[in-house]
Amino acid sequence: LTQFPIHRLLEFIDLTDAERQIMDDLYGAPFELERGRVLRRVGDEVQEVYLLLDGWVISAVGTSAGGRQIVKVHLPGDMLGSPSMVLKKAAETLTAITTATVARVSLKKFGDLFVEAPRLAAAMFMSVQQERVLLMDRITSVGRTRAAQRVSALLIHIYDRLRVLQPDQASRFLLPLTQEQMGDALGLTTVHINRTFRELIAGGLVQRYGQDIELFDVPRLRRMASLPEREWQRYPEWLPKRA
Amino acid sequence: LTQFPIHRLLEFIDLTDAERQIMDDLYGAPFELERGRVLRRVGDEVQEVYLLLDGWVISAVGTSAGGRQIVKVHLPGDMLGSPSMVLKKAAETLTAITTATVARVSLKKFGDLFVEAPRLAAAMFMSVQQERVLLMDRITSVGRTRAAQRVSALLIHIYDRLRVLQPDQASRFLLPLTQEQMGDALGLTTVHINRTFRELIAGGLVQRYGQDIELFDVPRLRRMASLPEREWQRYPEWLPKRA
DNA sequence: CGCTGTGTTGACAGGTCTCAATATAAGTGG
DNA sequence: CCACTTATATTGAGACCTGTCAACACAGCG
Repeated sequence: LTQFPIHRLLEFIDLTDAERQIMDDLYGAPFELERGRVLRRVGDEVQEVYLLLDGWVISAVGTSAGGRQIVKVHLPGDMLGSPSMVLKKAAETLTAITTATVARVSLKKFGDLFVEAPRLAAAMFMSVQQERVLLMDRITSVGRTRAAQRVSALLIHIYDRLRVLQPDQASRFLLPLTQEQMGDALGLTTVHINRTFRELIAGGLVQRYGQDIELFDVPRLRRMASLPEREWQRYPEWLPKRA
Repeated sequence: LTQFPIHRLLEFIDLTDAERQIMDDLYGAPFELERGRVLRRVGDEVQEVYLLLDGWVISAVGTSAGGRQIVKVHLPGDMLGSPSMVLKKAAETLTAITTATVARVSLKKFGDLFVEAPRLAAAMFMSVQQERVLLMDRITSVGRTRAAQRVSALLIHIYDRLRVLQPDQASRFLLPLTQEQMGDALGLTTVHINRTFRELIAGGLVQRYGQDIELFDVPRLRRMASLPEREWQRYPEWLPKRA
């Protein structure tokens, strides 16, 4: 890959040629992970972060009771593992849930961005704030809504993100999350996820075909999810000007 | 104030004199907010962010059902409202819950940091990642633990943060949150917060005196909260070097 | 063909919410 | 300073949501 791949930074800035070059140099050679493989485990030393080029990766923190909370379902273009940059030991276990392609980013190179490419650094900052807003919305969903709404919220959230990656995204798509994983993301048990899903199916809102899912009534699902609509601020004025 | 005040950036870097000067210039003249006053409301245009110099401020997102989720309890030294920097309309309502002193930061000046003070920008980046980790831990608490544990987690979290501000912090302190607000933070109703509190009191773990609270058995509370211990990475190697 | 992971279902227990009423504290205007 | 209003805390009873435990079905895979 000579051209650096999709990256969620692009939601916030457009790159100059020089910046594009810097991004290309940021990432190491892509490598592949099999489904189920762990990229980094809770407690590991933090030596690097990653860019997800292809596939799905989940990020989970362990609970002391032996359970786990999935804090993020990563799609291509996501930076992986960056919350742990501020910690001595990694907070999150990163697990591929499909075959995934990943590239490393050394922390050193990442730090250099702040000197060499201020606008890229600012975009990184924005990208983290964006994740923070998404977490705020998810706490609201988990803390304040019932199972059916939480499941809808997850489905709609993922559907919307897939549409960003692929504007002509069909309402039927691969959802490689097991019900156990959805439960771990939403704070529900497998059993209850299952019942909730059948309820949604019975209500004609969705259907499943193996790992595929189809959303029959996106507007109604969206209403049920009651997620706030977030309009991201692209190219804000306060960003440093292009060199 | 010629000297800029405490700031959580200092958890991650030490400032050069020049950087300290830049920080001093970053903030406008401090002003006071009465208890209950709103600094910014959901949906407002985002023109600035704020530094909390004194007092307590809560940050809440509204739910479509008319409820609200408190996403952060801010203490002195916190930056307020920065998640909304990436949005066209503010995501959060900022409300003073004690008399509070606040200073404005214009977005323009904030953006200039990325060019003029890369290390400060990097520290801001880290500070946001830190908030993200805290939100990850809170989702885990809300999604995966019972009421008693959630309340313990809130108390321990606040206690720990007060101790950072004041290392000799006593185990008795002012907690200016109503039970309704705690409920909104933890995803519980007022009624249940109340019952849970009486349970903790009956168990000899805490006691309340008006708005004061006393933690009798911090280690046991901490165990009950089952929060992960986060060791923050101070002065990481990958930070840009001091000029 | 047997394993193992995943999905499904039922019965029951337990946690939390809802509704409603009351008590107490805090704030306000006279 | 008192009377009144409002905010906050407290308590009980019952309904509802979700968890727990356990069994079974089904699929993919070696």
